[in-house]
Amino acid sequence: MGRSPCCEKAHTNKGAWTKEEDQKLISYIRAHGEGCWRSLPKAAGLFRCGKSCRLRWINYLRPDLKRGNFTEEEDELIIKLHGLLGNKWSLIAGRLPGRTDNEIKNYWNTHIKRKLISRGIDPQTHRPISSIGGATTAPQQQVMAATKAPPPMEATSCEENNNSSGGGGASRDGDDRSICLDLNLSISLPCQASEEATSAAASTTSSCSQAICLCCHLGLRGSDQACSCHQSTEDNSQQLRIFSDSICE
DNA sequence: AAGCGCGCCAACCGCAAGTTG
DNA sequence: TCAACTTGCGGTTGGCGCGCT
Repeated sequence: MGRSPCCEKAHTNKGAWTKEEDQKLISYIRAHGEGCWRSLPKAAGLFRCGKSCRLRWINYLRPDLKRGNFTEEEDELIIKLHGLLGNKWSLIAGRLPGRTDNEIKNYWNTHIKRKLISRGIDPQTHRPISSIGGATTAPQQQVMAATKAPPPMEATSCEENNNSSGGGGASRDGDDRSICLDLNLSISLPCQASEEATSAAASTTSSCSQAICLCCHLGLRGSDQACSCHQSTEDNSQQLRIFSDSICE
């Protein structure tokens, strides 16, 4: 299917955005709202591709972005979510208010991979490195191997916990696999793991019995037409708490 | 002080999914 | 039903800054 280029490359700027361009984009979106990215550059007087405008807005200019370092809680939550979802950065970002998929992806590649490797955990499969062979290989080799590995699709985010108590409901291996292969099914992970991961956000969470709809679970909460559950979507900390419930579930 | 290597991150690219006529 | 178009996503790249020699 012949696809037209998203923009006329001859008349578009590339590279870093200038303050003037940022200002134009911000003021245009303030006045007209997001959307119609293809026509936005022309309307806003920008010599940029629509995709580039969208990316700039989402990753850098959006007012609700949380700048600055990731907290330890965010780190752990990203690790857990990656264990569940794989490289679904947009879904992961949906559970981290104020963070973008690009930011999380970069952070994963630069920090968390290394962190997991130093813990002896394969960052792609979330399994102990020793169990996938080559336990004594150099960290860089592990990174390279991890980037080529297939998506995890296993609920091994609780690997550390499995090593000890095994936590709540889910049994090992076979059951874990089915859990993550089909996210339409109820998610069942040990409460202990998620409580550790989201201790700050979930500090008030004691019950793991609450059922969560798929919309909520995949970050679609707030989409009224898609989600029938009645929980508020306003409060970010509540979102984290609800999600921690869901992964407890 | 200069050169070099490395890490970080903003931005680009290509593809897939979704939408429209 | 299907082609054209738009939007969104994930992988990758390249430039910049910083630390080390």
